[in-house]
Amino acid sequence: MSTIKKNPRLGTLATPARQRRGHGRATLQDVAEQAGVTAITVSRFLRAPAVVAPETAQRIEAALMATGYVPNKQAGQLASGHSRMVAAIIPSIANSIFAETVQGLSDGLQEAGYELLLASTGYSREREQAQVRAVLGWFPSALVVTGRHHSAAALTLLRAAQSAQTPVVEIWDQQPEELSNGFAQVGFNHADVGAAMAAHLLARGHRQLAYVDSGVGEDFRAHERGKGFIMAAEAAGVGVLHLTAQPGGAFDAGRRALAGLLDARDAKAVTAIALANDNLACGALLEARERGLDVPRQLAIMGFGDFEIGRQLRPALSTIRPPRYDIGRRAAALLLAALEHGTPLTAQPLPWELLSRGST
Amino acid sequence: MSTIKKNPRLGTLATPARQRRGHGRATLQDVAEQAGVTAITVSRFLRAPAVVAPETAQRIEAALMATGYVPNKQAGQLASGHSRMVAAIIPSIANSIFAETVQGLSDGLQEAGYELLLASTGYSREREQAQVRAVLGWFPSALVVTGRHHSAAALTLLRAAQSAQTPVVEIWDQQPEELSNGFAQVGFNHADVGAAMAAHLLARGHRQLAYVDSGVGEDFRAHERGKGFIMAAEAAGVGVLHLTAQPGGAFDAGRRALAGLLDARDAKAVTAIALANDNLACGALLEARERGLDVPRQLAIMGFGDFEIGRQLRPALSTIRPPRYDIGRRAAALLLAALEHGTPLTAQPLPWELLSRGST
DNA sequence: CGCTAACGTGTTACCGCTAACATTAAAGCC
DNA sequence: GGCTTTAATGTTAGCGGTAACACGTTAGCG
Repeated sequence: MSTIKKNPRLGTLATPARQRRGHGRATLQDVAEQAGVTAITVSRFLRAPAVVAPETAQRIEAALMATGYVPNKQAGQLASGHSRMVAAIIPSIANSIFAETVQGLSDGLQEAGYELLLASTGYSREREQAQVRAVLGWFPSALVVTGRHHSAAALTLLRAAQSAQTPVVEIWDQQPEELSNGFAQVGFNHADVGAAMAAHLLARGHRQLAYVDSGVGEDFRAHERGKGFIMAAEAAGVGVLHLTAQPGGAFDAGRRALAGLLDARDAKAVTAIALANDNLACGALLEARERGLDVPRQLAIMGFGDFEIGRQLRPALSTIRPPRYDIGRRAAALLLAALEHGTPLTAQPLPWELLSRGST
Repeated sequence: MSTIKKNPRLGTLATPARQRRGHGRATLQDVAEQAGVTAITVSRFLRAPAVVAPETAQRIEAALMATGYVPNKQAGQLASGHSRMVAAIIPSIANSIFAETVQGLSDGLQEAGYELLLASTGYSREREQAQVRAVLGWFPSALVVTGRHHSAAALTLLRAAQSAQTPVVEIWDQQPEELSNGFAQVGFNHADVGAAMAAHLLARGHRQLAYVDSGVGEDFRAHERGKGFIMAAEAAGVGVLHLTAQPGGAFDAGRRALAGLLDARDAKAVTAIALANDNLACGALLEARERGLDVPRQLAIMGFGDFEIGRQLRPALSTIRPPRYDIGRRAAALLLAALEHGTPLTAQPLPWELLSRGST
């Protein structure tokens, strides 16, 4: 009557009562057996090759090649508590303005061996909330969200994450301390940008302005630029016609917005128009040219974003160049400093630039 | 002398010798205690609410709210072997052509409760290999890669994944069985597209053609379109000047390519030019117009991709409309069918369309 | 009324990996 | 030579879930 000692791994004779098999992929255990060591030694070798003896290292290396081992990150994170993964939530992957930010993030993180988990919200607060939940389930090392407007539930989740040592940064915005959510912000103030756009047009002598928002969901930042624009203009005693573009392709929307403006009788006097982004503005610019308008003499047009197409049209589009790539890069740097060295998160105001080209 | 039974969870009196704490976030255990049940019941409730008693369900629900529980997906996957996550590897996130494909994938997967892990390669085979390794570490339910050209090592990894029940599909390409890697392909044949572009220009009477590749990394698909273009033209006894655009912004590259073409003495006779994508083509179109060329009479221009900007310029750009969104959507559907119902993976040839507009 | 089936919940044993502590052997030291 | 360091590796106990099986109730049945 030999008592079978609890030894699951070596239970070669008795078929185990419970069945549960892996995916057929090599585990640390397999590699270790082949190298004649235990799992922990292989684990150490993978994380810090220098700590194992050179001879052992060689055997392990051979075993790794032979088995085609790929570490299971779920297991690693679960055991260590570190995911080395950063989640970013942006309004739209397709929007080129964020694409570069994502690239910056990705570049910065990759250099430090972190990975990027990306989620998009389609400019919807509800979807943002769902995405925050979803990515938190992966226990990211840090979280990047766009802007400072979140649903109450999302905010609660984000604050909880921050309390649980998961740094959170908001990108593409910058507000004074008292207006922020308490997360570090990497970006710039959109009302300031709007004001600068208005100032630019006013300085060129325009006294009848229009501002066109994109019709896309809840783009709070475009909205704030509009508010800044309107306030600055009104402070100078100048009225602003505020329009919202129809949804659809951005170029078409810009075209239609301008068409609507020109056809409306109360808009006859408008001599300068600012649009929420360069795609809209290019649409307006193309429409204006096709209607035979002299840009900028009869109508000045200005965009936001500095998309390449605006540079290519004639006249070239005046616009704002936001630090698209830098926002991502700086956010990455900030988070990495916090994660690796415990540096406290601080606000990172980033500069933008007003590019005055042919269209104004 | 009460022997302390091995009961780590209830070790309230004796401080455990080993220290190891969670992240401060609520676990299933916490929720269960609060609801007066065990962890497995909460787990069941989360996955299939109907199996627990209504009364218990209520208590669990309350406990979930109170604790702000967010399930740990690493742990869940580790235990169950299912990640409900699909990894996609594409050349570039910023490239609008893939952005829509990603959107399609994302939409399709989201509906079925799957998440998307995205990685980009910058059109580099080496980076693709690294990314394949990296994402395999997350044990995705399925893998989506772009095109059929992979490094040998990447191919080995992909085949191993496929053998280990992780479906792999290649998107944006379509080849006969014998030329494929044995993965299901969702896309279309690029040589065919190139041939169709040539046929279109030949039908319009052009007898001196040029094809401009983008200078971006290893864009095999653009290259294959070029080959198809050239072969079709040569089959009709027509020569093709093959150029490679300088790297840089795509519009500028298109401009410079056209400028170079016009300035070269052996190109004087070229009457039609096809470019690897619409951005290049728009650059060329803008340059042609600025130089006072009559498009399409003096020079016909054609692109690929059907980007919105091409539709907006005058003359509007003739182009190929690839099933950008559908590729993602179909890939998602294919994978989901395989994952959920075991449907075998099959090739999904998708149609494209030649849009003849003003520029040809 | 005893037996079985269905239902709801609990127990146990892992998934694959790593932190913390333990152990062993060789090296260094006075 | 006995003792402490140091280097290299091993042992144990989890991380937070879920699969498989077990079990106690209640319901259904002839």
